[in-house]
Parts: sequence; C-alpha cells; structure tokens
Amino acid sequence: MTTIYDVAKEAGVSPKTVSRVINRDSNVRAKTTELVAAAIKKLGYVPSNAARMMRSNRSGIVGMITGALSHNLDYQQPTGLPDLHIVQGIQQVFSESVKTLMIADTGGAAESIDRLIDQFLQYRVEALIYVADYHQQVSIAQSRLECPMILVNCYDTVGTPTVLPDDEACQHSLVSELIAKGHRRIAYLTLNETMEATPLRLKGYRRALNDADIAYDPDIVMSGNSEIHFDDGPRLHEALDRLLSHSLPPSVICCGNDEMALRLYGLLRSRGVSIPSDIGVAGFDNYQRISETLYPQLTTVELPYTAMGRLAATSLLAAVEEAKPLNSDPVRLAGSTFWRQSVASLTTSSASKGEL
Amino acid sequence: MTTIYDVAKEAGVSPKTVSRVINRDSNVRAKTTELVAAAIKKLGYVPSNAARMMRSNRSGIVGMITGALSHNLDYQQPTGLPDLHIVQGIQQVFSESVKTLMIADTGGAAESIDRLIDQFLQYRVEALIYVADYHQQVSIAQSRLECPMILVNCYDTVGTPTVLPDDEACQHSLVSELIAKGHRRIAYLTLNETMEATPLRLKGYRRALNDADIAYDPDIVMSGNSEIHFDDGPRLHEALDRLLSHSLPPSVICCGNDEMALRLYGLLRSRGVSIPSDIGVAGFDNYQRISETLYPQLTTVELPYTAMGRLAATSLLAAVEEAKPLNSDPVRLAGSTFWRQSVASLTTSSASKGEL
DNA sequence: TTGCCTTATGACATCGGTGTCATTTTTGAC
DNA sequence: GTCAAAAATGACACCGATGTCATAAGGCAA
Repeated sequence: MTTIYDVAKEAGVSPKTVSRVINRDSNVRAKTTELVAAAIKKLGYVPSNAARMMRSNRSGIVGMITGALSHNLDYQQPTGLPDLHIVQGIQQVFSESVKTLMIADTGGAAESIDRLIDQFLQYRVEALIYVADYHQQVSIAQSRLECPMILVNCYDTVGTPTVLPDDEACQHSLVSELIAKGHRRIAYLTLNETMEATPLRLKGYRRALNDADIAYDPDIVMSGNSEIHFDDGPRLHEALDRLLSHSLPPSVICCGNDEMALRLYGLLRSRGVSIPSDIGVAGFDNYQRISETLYPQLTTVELPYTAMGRLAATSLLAAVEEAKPLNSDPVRLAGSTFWRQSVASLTTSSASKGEL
Repeated sequence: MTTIYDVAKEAGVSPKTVSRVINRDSNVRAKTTELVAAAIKKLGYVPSNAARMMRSNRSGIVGMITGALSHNLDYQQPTGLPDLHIVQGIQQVFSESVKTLMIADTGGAAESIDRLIDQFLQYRVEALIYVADYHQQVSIAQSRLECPMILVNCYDTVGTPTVLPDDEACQHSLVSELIAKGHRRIAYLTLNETMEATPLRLKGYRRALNDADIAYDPDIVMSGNSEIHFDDGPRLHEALDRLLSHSLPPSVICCGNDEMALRLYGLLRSRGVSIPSDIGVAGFDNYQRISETLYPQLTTVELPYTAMGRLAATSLLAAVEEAKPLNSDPVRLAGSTFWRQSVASLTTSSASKGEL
C-alpha cells in the first residue's frame, strides 16, 4: 500500500506538504497542490485512517447498537419495525456527515451489548447511539464510557440523553381533533398494559377530553390487547359488544394500533355496522399496508421514527463536533395524524382534511 | 485514554509484556499475567485498534455495501426485501467471527458506491461485500482494490466472485415435483421479461418439462407482469381468460411471485373456479404474509437469501483468514419448495408432503 | 556451585500520518 | 535593490501498539 512518503517522493516535496494538501490546509501554493494531486492520482494513494487517528486521537467513528438488522422480517411486527425506521433516519444524517457510522447488531441478544460496546471502545468511537425496538426502559453499563451516548426509543434511570416518541401528544392531538369534529363519545381500545406506550397514550386521551370538558368514562376505555402471540379475537369481540350495547354508545373508537383497527373493521362489518357512518374508527402507527388498504381508509397517527433517528443523530453530531452538550431531559417527538375516511365529521362546517 | 504504557507502569512490567498478556502469547508467567490483568482492570484499559492496526497492517474490518437500510419499508416490495435477508445472513456469520463488519448504505444511489469504497479503503478493509437488492448485473469500479471482493445477488462481466440465487434450479424443482404429482398441463405466468430471473426460471420450467418428455406449449406460458408500478389487473385478467378457455386447460398455474398468486386467487374466486380442486396455483418467494395467509395456503418456492448471505460471508472470511481463493465461477444456491394446499396431487399414491 | 538450556522479559525500532516549530521563499513597500 | 512581514515548506518528534532481537531469570544435571 502506498504511503504519504511515496507520494512525497514522487511529487518532490515533504510528507508534511502532502498531508497539507490532503487536508486542504491553507498556505500551499497552487502549483504544489497540483503536483501533489498528480502524484496521489498516479500512485493511487489512499490515506490510512489508522495512522491519522493515532496522531489526532480522533477516530471519526460513531457507533450504533441496535437489533434492527436481526428481526424476523417474514412475520411482520404489529408495530411495523420502528427501529429499522430509526436506523434509516440516523443513516440519512450520517451519509451527509464526515463522521462514519459503525453499526453493530445485537442479534436480538441484550447480553451482547457489553461486548459490542467494548469493540466500539477499541475503535475509539466518538459517540454511541443505542436504538431500541420498542419504547422501553433499558439499562446499559457505561462505566468506562468517556464519549457521549444517546438512547433512541428507550430511556434509563440515570438520565442518559434520549429521544422518545411522544405517545401522549400524539394521542392527545388525535382525540382533540376528533372532538373538534364533533365527537363527544370517544371509546378507546388500548394496547396491552405492559407496554410503556399504553399509559402515556391514555394520558393524552384523558387530557384531550379534559381540555374539552368531557368527562372521562371508564366504561368505554378497555384493553384491546393486541399482543401478537395471543389470540385476541375473543377479547376484541367482547370489548366491541360492550361498547355497542352501551346506553350511550361511542361515535368513534380509537384503537391501540392499526392491526387492532383492522380486526375491528372485520368485527364491525360482521355486525352490519358501517364505517364511518354508524361509527368511526381511528388507528395508531399509520402502518400503511393496513391504513391505506382498508376500505374506508383508516385515520391513524404516525409516530415519527425516522425523524427521531434524524434528531438523535443530528444532536449527537452537534455534541461531538461543536461540543454542544446533549439535552439531558428526554426529548419527545410528536408525530402526525393522517385523516382518512374512517372517521366522519359530525359538524357541518369542517370537511375531511389532509395531513395535520 | 489509558495506554499500554500506563498499564505497564501500574503492573511494574514492560509494555511488551502487557502486549503479550493481551494477545495471550505463550511464555508469560502466571503471576505476571495476573499482575497485568489486575492493572488493566484497575485502569479500565482498552487497547487501541488504530495503533494495533498500524503495526500489524491488518485492520480486521470487512466492508459491506448495500442499499438494504434505505428501502422504503412502508410499501412492501413484492419480492420481500431480499437484500435485508442477505444482510442478516452476513451479519450472523460476522457476529461469530473476530472480524468486524462495517456496513455502508448507498441510500439507494448507485453513484455513491465509489465514495463508499474509498472510505473503506481508508479503513484498509480486508475484504468487500456488495449486496444487490435484486438479481441483476452490476459494474463496480475496482481499479484500486487490492482486497478480495464478493458480490451477492448480482454479478458482473469481469468475473468477480459472486453468490446468486439459483432461479433455474428452484423453478425446475417446483415443476418437476408438480409433474411427479401427476400434472401434465402446467401453465406459467412469468414475471416481467426485463428481470434477470425471468429467463432463468423459464429455463428451469422448460428443463423440467423436457425431463418428463412433456412438450413445451407457448400457449400456456405468458407474462403476468407483476412489476409493482403498473396496474397489472387487466393483464393478469386477460392471461387467465386465455388459460381457462384453452382447449386443453392447465391443471396448475405457476406464478412469477406470491403477489401474482394472490391476485390470481381473487380472479379465480370471482370466476367460481376453486383451488386446488379445479386448478392448482403455485407461487414464488414464499412471502409468508401472503403464502400462509391465503386460503388455501400457497405452495411456493423460497429463494435462500439468508443462506446466500451466510455463504458469501463464510467464503469471504475463509479467503481472508486462510488465503483460500474465492470461487471465480458464480455460486448458485437453490432454495426450498413449501408444499401447501394450493396444489392437489393428481395421483392417488402421494399425499401432500411437507417441505422438500 | 557451575554450566547449559529453556523460559520469561525488556529495549528499541517501526507502522503512517500530523502537530510544532524552524527555516526558506515570496511578496510588497520603500 | 533592500528589508521586513507574510507565506510556504520542511525537519523532527510523537501517537500506541507490536515484531525483532537481546538479555535476564529460572531449572536441572553434573
């Protein structure tokens, strides 16, 4: 492999001058630059990152740890691969940056994280990103970590900077807008209670009701239990029966995710209840294969996974390059609601709107 | 950051001895090893890969270039993200290897490949992998490449080692087995002719017929044209009409992919033709969300993408570590046929079988 | 204890860049 | 043409490991 010395010799200058040309330092005569450039081209010289890194003590590498590459892709997750979207957002930012993103996959094994961090430390990464596959609490040993680290889609108890989806704001925004459309009886079929998102979204739902002085009615809020490994059919069936037979039945039903909405469509159809004229349905996740395929198309909320990735990457790069400290409070990012035909407006004034 | 010198001082030995301990060299007294290990632990020492790499001139890094991380995940590709499966296979092999896999994503822009290779060269990668998103011909400038390189899911004209899906063998195996089940009139709705796979699979189809002394009938072979951006409805509709109205109608129809089979199911149902009693249907890709969801479940072929990734990674590692040269002829990997209820056996003897 | 062989350890140079500082060349005003 | 200031270039050490070779320590027989 040719070195900077070979180039220097070829160009008839000192290695230091070649270094200057490579790094576009000022104070190099145009003629010298040409000479060196020609030599570099002739010899096919590529500088060694290792040598460069040694002297400057800056690796230019940021490490990312995720399980996104080892998901089972064949059976689609109900939430639609959030971490892969986050990784894409991060990737986008780094492709326009001078830093190199080094990806390490856990293979689904949380215990491999330590080993991966160790490997990253050997490469002297300037920063670390950890991307979780769903909104959760994590605990990552960072005793020896001297570099900034950011968590995405998860948080810990020691105040590591983190970027989270704003489940509460999303649900709040959806429900508020439903209220603006004239709905007063808004049922809510939640996700499994064990998920971090469930109480947050419920909070958003209740806050929206509260904002509009609508009393919270626990009778029309229940778990739709969409955890994939269980047979939720009976559960959802029963929940729907209770809602429909209520003395004050809801005019719209919010679902914990789009998959639940999909199943709800089927149940409603089999009961002869039509959407949205008899009852409205709203989903969560904007899982397009469902939301845009259903008839009528599903009104739903999209969590900003790609944007979360972009934000995390951008803040981290700023922290590294401009020594801006990372925000130690969790940063929450709200998503967008996609208004489609599954929800009717009960007021005469506002017709269906596009993206909010 | 602590260095090997700090550790040496702490342990009261020379840096070289510390190096020996780290690298598990022989001829170090047990007591000395303990001493050094304690110092390493106390100081939290992590060796610098850069320095190590400089001296040994071996980076321990293998570079992978792919577009798998930048696909639009929301609209599922008809072929089901082959490159992501390949990447997973590669990833699996590397997670058990001492080499580090460095992933670079093209962001869907082929012109970024050169830049990425350049970056990899700076890291002095010991080998390169290029993963294409569908079976295709590529042309990658490798003028300055001194390290082995392997292509996956693609090939070039200069004989770069490559791992390909064996489309021909897969189709051949499927059709042969159909024949074994008593089918003689086997229609084939191919993919778009512009795809590399189409002529290969057709070859496999014809070879299977030929093996069984069945004449090839062009009347029952036509394009089902499943390219996603076109509205193939009319095309498929018309193709099916021609098949069904043929004087010698087929007893089974092979489709270019599972998505086409899915649409065929709909068309057949609307015509009152039942599967598999009136006519059998076979797909391609084993895109599980389709093949296992349809009723009756779809008999289809799965291309071995994960295995291709594993094979490519394994061969490449062998090439690097044991200086085994890579096979310069394309390596083709056959997949498996999944026999499900969409195809009836016309013979009395053989009942439906499991995986082949 | 001596001498010889094996084992364990250390001194030193080196990998390929770049930071620091010295030196040379150029520029431009007089 | 002279000279000071600015610009361009080079000499040299250094980053943190490890390979090479020399040397010290330990083991064992005589």
